[in-house]
Amino acid sequence: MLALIREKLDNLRQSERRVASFVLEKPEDVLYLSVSEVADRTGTSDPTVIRFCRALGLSGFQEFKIELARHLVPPYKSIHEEAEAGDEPAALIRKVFTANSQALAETMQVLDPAEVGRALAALERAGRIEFYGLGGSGMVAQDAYHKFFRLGIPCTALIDPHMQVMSAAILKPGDVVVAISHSGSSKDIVESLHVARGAGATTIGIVSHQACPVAAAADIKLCCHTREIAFKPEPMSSRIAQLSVIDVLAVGVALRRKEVAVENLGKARRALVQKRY
Amino acid sequence: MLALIREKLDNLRQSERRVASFVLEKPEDVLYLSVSEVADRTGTSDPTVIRFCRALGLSGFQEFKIELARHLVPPYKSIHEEAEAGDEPAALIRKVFTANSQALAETMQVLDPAEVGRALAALERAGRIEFYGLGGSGMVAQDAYHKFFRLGIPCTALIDPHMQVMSAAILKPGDVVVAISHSGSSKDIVESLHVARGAGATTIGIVSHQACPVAAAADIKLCCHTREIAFKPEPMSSRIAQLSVIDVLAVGVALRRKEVAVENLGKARRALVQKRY
DNA sequence: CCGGTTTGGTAGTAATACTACAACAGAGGG
DNA sequence: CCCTCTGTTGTAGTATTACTACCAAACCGG
Repeated sequence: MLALIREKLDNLRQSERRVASFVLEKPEDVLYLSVSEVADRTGTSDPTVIRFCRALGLSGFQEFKIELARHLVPPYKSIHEEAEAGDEPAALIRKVFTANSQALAETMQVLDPAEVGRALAALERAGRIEFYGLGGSGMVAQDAYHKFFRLGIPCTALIDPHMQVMSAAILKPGDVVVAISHSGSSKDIVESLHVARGAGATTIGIVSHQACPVAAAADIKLCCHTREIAFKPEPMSSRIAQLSVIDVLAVGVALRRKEVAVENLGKARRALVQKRY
Repeated sequence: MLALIREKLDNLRQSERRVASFVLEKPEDVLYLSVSEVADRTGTSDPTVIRFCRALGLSGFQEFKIELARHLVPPYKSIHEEAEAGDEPAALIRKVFTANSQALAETMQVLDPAEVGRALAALERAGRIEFYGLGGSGMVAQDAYHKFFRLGIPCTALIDPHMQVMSAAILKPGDVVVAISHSGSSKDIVESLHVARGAGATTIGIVSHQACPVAAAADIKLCCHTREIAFKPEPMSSRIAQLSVIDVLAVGVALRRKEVAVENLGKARRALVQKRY
């Protein structure tokens, strides 16, 4: 939609173009404004706004607002609802799921494709991959291990800080460490990353804030963004976001090593058959 | 959005409910209809439609249309996009995240609030909770353990089928087992559930298909729905969905045991302080 | 300098969303 | 059984809002 406006920008008259750039600047605002309000803010008049909508091939302002709303990413406006003590199960489900869904949407926005590209390049060529995490992030590390070992790359997950630092010490250049930390300020993880770098390994940090010690200690930083809802015992949405980042990496590497991946996935699946009905 | 309507359905007056069901049936149509047209089609009147919008917490019909439009998935976006070999990192991110996001949306639709209610009731009163999972689902079980032990209920995660079946045998009435299985047909899990039931424990199954041996063996069935994208080494989206289901349960129980939960969460956080910068 | 064309705004109209209020139905008490 | 009271629903009216007809500049070639 916004792309469509940008595309037609050249064919518009001067005043319409002012409307267009306003829409491109604050698309969210436009949804809750009336024709005349938009006209005011752009220093134009009502009919100009209408003509702008027509120029896009729509019937009028109403239709324009609807179309715009449809193509804008939903999560922005949707208010951050807190789960409360007397919530019905249905309300609870909705609130938790939308919070998690929003975390995904926001992370998708924040995640830097260039950094992901660098991470994929390092992982693809890695001689060995180690995943480090503590506490809740330990689960994510193990999940990553589960996903990567099928791709034919020697790897492991370490969830004990002593093991992490010892293992980091014996890594070689070309090896990769992926450290997961929600808080981004775990002393143990930072220490292990320093040791790993000292050994010549490439370090990747999956964190929730751009500026944090773990990110600073990593060569490649993958950042998730989340706002947690109250009464979640601990970071939940961020875990979902981190897992999705791992998913991206796993799928990315799988695609770049397609033959090996397909073969190993098949082997793993066949091995499981006898465990099922 | 539609979930919100469904949730509030019971609190609505009869005529408003007619409007609600029309919206649920043809949400796309509503976007291009006026108040009176909606009133006509539902056999009600203008103010009723407005009142319906107000009941949802919105200011009026206009805002309702905008919100609805925002939350309705744009037609082209809902297509299930496969990640392909030559995808740029940006495309990869978008595809994996939207697939996961869709899994959440679909699970939110499918998940039965009544069953969740029953699960919460059982968990809240549980003398002891055990989480069982194997392979990838083992991560989910451990994650659940991480979230529940802070709530002041004795619990553990078991990811070894021998430990599971032995532990299940010594459970007591009032204890709860939560079994996570993506395939839903793991022999080991089904066996453990039978043993747990035999011991008098309440069994909850978190699965991806309604009709599967694990669901059949559980007292309470929580169902996630997912369509996996190709080249994901293994069920990824379903893991996200299962984790979210666990989140719902954890938040639900935390809210019902607010005092204990708040106290323990505080203790746990303070204990972590010295591990951070 | 002047018609014709393009562009932008004013004022008016039709529609739409919204509101005040009255009619009605059903529950509960005399 | 009637009567009141509460809550629900529709009617009629009002105020916005979107949209249109029309007119006034600005622009441009002849």
